Amino acid sequence: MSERRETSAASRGRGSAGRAAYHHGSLREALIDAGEQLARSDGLDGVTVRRIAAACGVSAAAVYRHFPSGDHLIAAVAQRAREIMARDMFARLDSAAGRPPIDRLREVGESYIAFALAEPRLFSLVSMPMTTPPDRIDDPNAADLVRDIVLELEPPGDVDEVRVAGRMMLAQSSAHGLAVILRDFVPDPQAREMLIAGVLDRVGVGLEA
Amino acid sequence: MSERRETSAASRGRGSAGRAAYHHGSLREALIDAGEQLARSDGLDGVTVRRIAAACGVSAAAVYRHFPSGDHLIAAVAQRAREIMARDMFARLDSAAGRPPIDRLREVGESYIAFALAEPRLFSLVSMPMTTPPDRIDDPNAADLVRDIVLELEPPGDVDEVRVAGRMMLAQSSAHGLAVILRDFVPDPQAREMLIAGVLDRVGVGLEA
DNA sequence: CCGACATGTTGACAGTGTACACATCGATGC
DNA sequence: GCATCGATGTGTACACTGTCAACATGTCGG
Repeated sequence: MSERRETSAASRGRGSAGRAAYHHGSLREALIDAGEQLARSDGLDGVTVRRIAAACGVSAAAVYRHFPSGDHLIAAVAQRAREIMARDMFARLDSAAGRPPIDRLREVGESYIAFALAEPRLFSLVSMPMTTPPDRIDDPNAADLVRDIVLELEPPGDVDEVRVAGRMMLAQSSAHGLAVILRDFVPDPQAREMLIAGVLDRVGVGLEA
Repeated sequence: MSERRETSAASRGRGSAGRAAYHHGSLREALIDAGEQLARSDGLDGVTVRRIAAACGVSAAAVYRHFPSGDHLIAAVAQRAREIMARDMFARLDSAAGRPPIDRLREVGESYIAFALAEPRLFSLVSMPMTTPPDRIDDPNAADLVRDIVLELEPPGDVDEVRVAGRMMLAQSSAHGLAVILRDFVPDPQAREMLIAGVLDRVGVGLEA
């Protein structure tokens, strides 16, 4: 019990802004923060309503004041993970501005795979089947990003939606599949490098066809 | 309770061989059967140790006489699902015997996607991260099947393992990604058809490059 | 026949999500 | 300034989950 208080105090001390009273401030955000941290350290199994609540020094039932169900909380954490990934993508794209679309798509793919291999536990949330739709669609989104670049591959004034969708799926699913297989079955970094290059080369060819 | 017995009796009546006393026969297989059925009807959430045991009219603890953990049981059910999928693949390949490797790879991809869309709940087991390795590797396996065909694409006497792995990943991950996206986001059968054709065309180009 | 061994049962424990009744605290109307 | 009310957090309970240890049963080999 005293240890419960301890945890609470520790969480309280964590805030970035010096002012925010934390508990009666924004629990919702704090829950997502805790969930992200828990996902980083313990993986998907660690991301549970009771654990997240405890990490915030709060009872499990308190969660339901901010999320209709535990799945929604987990979905929010997953959304957070996707945003983190998207940030790296945008950073890379800034450095690749002006290069041809294919090169930029490759940059996005490399970012996706790099994230999956660097933060495998967080990544397991990213690739989770989204059981509940995200509350806010307007956040930086990898799919939209890919779509924008793919659109540049279309002949001007003649956008074929099926062709666009096909290219998007080829790009996304190959990156995802490659990331998963590398994470699970290819430990050697050098082998990973070669496989990434090989597959992305091939995807590039398929995309331009 | 009486209903428990009822369930047990129902399961008992299910046996194919007229002789087998069932309970003191092969519970292990019966558990996997029940798991498959449960997966078909209730999806991943329905596949649980206690439910499977109950469906066999048996206590939950009995499971642990045949599997070291519940995850192993679920893994066995997943393996069963993969075998079912592989059967369709082999059937299709028989019909496509003699055609060029690319065509046969496409046949495999179409089988994978068709299965995912026809039995989405069972498919959710197939694509599950395998937490425990399968007991028997010698069963008909989609990965090996793909590998065999991909090998035919290699120039004779010059098999480049990296190239082979790259082609395999491109084939597998694009099929998987496409299946998942179609299942979750594209309800219209006609749109599905078009997207499948479009993506597989593109993958074919990438594979031959 | 009888003991040993494989198999199944019972009951328990810890942990999970979730709902309901209650407490508390802050803002807001009078 | 005080009371009231709504938002937020607590405590407790229920139905579920996987898993284990102790016990029962039934089948087969010596």
